[in-house]
Amino acid sequence: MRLLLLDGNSIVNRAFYGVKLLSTKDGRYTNALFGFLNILQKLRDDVQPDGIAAAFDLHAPTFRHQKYAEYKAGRKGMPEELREQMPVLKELLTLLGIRVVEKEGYEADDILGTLSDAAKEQGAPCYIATGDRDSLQLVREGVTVLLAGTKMGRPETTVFDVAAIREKYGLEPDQLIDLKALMGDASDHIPGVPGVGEKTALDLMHRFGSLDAIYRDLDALDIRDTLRQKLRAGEESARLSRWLGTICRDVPIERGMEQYRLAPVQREKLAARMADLELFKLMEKWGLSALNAEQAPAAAEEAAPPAPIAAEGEEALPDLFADMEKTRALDGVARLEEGKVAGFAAAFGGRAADIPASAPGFERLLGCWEDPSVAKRTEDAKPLFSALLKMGRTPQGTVMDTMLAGYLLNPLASDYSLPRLAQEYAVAVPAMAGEGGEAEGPVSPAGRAAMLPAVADRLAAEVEGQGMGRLLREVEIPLALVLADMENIGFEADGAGIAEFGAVLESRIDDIQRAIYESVGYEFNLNSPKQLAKALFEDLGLPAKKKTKSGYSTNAEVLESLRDAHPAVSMLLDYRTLAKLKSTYCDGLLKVIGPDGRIHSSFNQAETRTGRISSAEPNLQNIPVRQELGRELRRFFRAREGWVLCDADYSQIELRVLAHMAQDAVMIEAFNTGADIHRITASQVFGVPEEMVTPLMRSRAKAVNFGIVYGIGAHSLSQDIGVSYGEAKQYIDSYLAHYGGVARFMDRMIETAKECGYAQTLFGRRRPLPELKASNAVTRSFGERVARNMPIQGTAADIIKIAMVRVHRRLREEGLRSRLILQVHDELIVEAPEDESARAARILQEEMEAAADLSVRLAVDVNVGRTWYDAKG
DNA sequence: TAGGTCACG
DNA sequence: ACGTACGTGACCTAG
Repeated sequence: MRLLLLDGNSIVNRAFYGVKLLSTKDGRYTNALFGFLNILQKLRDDVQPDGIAAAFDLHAPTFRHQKYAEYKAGRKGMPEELREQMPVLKELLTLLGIRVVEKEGYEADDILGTLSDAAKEQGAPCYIATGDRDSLQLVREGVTVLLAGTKMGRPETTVFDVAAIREKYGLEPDQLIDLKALMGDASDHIPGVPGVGEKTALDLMHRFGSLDAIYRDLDALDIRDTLRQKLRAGEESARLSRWLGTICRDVPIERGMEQYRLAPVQREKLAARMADLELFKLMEKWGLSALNAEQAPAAAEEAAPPAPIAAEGEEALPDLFADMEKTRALDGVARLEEGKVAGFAAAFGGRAADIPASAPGFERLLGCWEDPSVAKRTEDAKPLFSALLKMGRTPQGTVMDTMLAGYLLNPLASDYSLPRLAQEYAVAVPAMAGEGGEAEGPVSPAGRAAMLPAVADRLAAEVEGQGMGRLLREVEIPLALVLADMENIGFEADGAGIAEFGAVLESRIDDIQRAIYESVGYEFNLNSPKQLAKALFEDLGLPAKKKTKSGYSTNAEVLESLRDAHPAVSMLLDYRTLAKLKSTYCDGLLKVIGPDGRIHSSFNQAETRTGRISSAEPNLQNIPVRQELGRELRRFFRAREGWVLCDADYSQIELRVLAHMAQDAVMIEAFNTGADIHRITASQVFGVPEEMVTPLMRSRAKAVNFGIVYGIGAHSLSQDIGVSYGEAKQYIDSYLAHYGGVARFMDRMIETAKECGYAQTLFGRRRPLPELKASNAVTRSFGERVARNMPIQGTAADIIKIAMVRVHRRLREEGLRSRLILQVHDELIVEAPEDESARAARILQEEMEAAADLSVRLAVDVNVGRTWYDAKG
């Protein structure tokens, strides 16, 4: 009989932290259950056991605590989100026919030790699955440990038998007890020998073999005297550590193997319980039908998966076209190579065919994308749009994009590929014959096409059901075409100018670097925060202000506060500024100027949690502007010869959105009188007439305005503007007293987010907020700040997206050559032929202001210039 | 790969 | 006692 022993606590912890927090519709967490059962499935496949025992710790103190009170002291208990899953897990294991073993006064380890010992006696091969290295001491002939670990971010199991332990440690398994006794284990509060670490401990064990051998005649050992002293002083501690670290093998539990033989699975009860927990994917894997279940809430969705289908090739084209004539619809995914269409895998009538671009008839297939009478559905439209535009083809007709639908449904996910979406939404899809079909591993274009119809149907229904249909159809999908166009067009850059600017920076950097070395007294790597911290806080003795995870912080805030403490500090601040400009902007941008002299950034439409787009390779949304020197870089971003840039930006869009969403009469009035919002706020908060507002008052009010949008806390505000906590609190209180609508709005946002489980924008975009249910107070307050901020930031993002679609459409409709080339969250840039600039500027302003009808005007400023520098007011 | 830092809205 | 404003991406070092 083969026995599999599960270290329940260590596996459930891995499962909990390895699987993102899942919960049922009514808010019961299930991620640890899902993760545990998946791991269990894999172990059963690998080991093929006849019997399984799952060992768990009980909460009660163990025999170890009775002797050594500090044992595992201060260890955090499990978070509530995990704790609530434990009884359910044990229940499921029992329904699966697996014995759950717990014993008061002992840890799971001891149960594993005892059962592996019993298995050995009875000649049963035994496998111990754990995430904890301590169990390695249990390895022997016939007892194997399967250690779950992580390598390069991927879960990986390492098999440890006696030979593997000899190879890795050069020791026998039972010597590992003494090894730990010497080196200790901080996380278990096992002290070991103070001053002896892993290297020394290993060396001692290799040379002398055991703790007893070391202490038998310590004076005679050939070791350094300092080490001898440490060992002598630590003897008692080492012996205690050995006792604590030795896994017990005689826990009073059943030792007969038959006791642990797998019992029959209680299929009906199990199916009912799993359906209740919404673990549909696993049920499908295990062939459990919800129909058998006592309650079957989602039985209809859980039909058996369709049979696998075989991928066809271009010979299927006639059938595909015949089908399209009937349906006026095309489902499929493009195969792109270096931005060019190399093929198209289409799904039709339950079949899937991958058509190479060389096929006769491919032209007609591409033509469908320009045909407004054909409805298209695909996995990710933007790259295909981009390729089509490069070929001079303009996509037309309705398009469904599963990636964008998936993003709207959950902007917190990181993968919106069809296989992942099929899994996430438990959509039964046909696998491609010969392919895995699961989310693991790449799925061929034909395989993905085969999944498309069912996934697209399901997501479309879900998006509509959640009230985001218009957002998807009228904003996100049309925007994909706009972004493809922007990426293709790019932004002209003056490479020679950037290089020259870089050379100037470089020589200044060299000078400063030399001066810093001189001032500090030696040379070191200025880019290394670690070396820099040593220089400043150890060698120069400056006072350290703030700590990071790994040492003392050297960030600009800290350096600024030390400016007068040493001449090197202000030079360092300059160095940092210049080095950033040189490496990120000069060198970085030069690397990405295309052969056409233009920079083609990529705009990611499914990245941010709030609905903003992001820009990468290069990021054109963070080109310097706040400081004059950095701002100079914008002179190298220019319109092509004979053209100009029209730069339009929303004035205070987030505060205007706030005024509208909160329906705050005072703030709405403030915007409608058209004056300076920060000045008005200052006058409100400080209780002085507007004319009496000083620059300091205005700047503090501005910080409060920002802070409110971010979900503010008095502490952070006080940090930001350098006033006491009490004073900051007073500002906020006063602010909320004057803007009562805002105060009520903020409370309402948190309340509704708690009720719904998500925050949402004016246009219905959602962000799930599992943080609001966290047991950890820090996590929970984060959730509350996000609940206040996301509706504002997200609504502003929705508005500018709408504006982009409108501007793009209108420029085309009016037959202009002007084109959108960049978006920076509240700013749009159009490149226009000189003679079109006035019209383009006007279109920008009109369409941006008309993008949403709020209780306050959406004010837009437009400037025109040859370069980005000149066009930025 | 993770952490620190810093550029933007 | 802890950690402290929301959202991004790039570069550098260190293990």
